[in-house]
Amino acid sequence: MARRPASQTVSRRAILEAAARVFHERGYHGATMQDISGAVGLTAGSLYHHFSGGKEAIFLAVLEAGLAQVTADLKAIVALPLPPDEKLRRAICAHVLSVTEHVAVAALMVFEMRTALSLPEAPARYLTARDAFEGLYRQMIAEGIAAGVFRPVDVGVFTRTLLGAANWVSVWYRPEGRLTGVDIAGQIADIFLNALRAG
Amino acid sequence: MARRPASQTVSRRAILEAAARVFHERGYHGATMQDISGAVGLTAGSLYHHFSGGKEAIFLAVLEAGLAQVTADLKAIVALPLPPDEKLRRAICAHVLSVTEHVAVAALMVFEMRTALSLPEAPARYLTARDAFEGLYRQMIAEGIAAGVFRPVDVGVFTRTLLGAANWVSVWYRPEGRLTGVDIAGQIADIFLNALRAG
DNA sequence: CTTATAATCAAATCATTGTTTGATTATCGC
DNA sequence: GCGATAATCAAACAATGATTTGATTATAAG
Repeated sequence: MARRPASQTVSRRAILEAAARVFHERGYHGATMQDISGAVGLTAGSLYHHFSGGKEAIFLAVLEAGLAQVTADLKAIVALPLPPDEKLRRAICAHVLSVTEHVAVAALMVFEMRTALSLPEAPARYLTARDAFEGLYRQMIAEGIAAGVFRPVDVGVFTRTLLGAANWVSVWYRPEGRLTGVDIAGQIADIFLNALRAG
Repeated sequence: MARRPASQTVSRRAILEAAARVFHERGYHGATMQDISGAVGLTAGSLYHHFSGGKEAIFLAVLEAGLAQVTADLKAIVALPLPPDEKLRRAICAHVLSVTEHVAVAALMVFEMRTALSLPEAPARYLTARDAFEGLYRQMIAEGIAAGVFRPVDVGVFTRTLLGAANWVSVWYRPEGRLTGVDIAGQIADIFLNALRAG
């Protein structure tokens, strides 16, 4: 057997999507190249045609894509000229929504962050990006406190509490469940804005 | 080489502690028997003397211990005759504190839950225990709402938001950091009680 | 059409790693 | 002290799984 008809060949893109699912289900070490290749109807060896760097390269490519996805929106929102509470609300909604819309990748960035960082090829880029992400939230919260719109809280603890809650959505969200991503995003935003109400 | 002097033999207990650390750092699949045995100064084969069930048995034993640790306190608190807000505050504090005091195990129960459940020997016990745990929180929150002490929120979303935040502490807490476990626990409790304030 | 290239496969390779085995020695109860 | 047992090791074993290789065929370009 050899090259398939054009209609049946698989794209780099398709491989990354399948890989995200597989890595999500089994974890990086738990996922085999066969799992991934099988998910797109290839043999393990064929993956090397698309990603000569092998398993590690595929994994990093998945994360790379996810990272871009998630940070893009947030940066735009932070730059907006809005009152702190409105800005934070939008940020949280966008963040949570993005998690519900890309559960597999979002979960990977949470659960396999450690793995990613311990990989030989792991670019410090990930750490930097994560810190930058957290920094954006810190900034919004600090601004709100300074403006007297938010009650004074420990910015570090609050930010991480918020991030933990948002990330955790990737664990329990079910597309077929009672609540839509928008519902969930709105409610989580409510919770944290309420938590910051002064007085 | 063979049996070491009594002072140098390792206990089952020590193995479990080392294993928790190693599993935490590398993940279940990423951790090798050598990693674990090395951490207590044994060879891989020697572990089978203490745990004939091998890697899987060690992993489950670690989780088992953790599960007991964490649930014990919470149950006691829920049974206490206290006003809903006070009860919830204590529960959150106890929970977060327990996370900071057993980071490795806490993180394992979070990050390797999926692995645990996919293991052949995985007792449904874990799912049950986790649901029971979540149930206790749900109950406290529902009671508070019914009593008019808490504003009405979606109990499901709120509970998971809270759990996510608390679990996440295992990711960022550093014993040598600026804040003690007690500090963090108190602040997180504040955040969520504030979020529930009526009016 | 012809030919170069892209996409694939089957099978071999090679390393890693969980597990087993048999030997060796300290310790403990008698 | 002596034998039984516990704790350990080194080395062998077996399985798994990532990666490589060489062959095979569809497609696209000329």
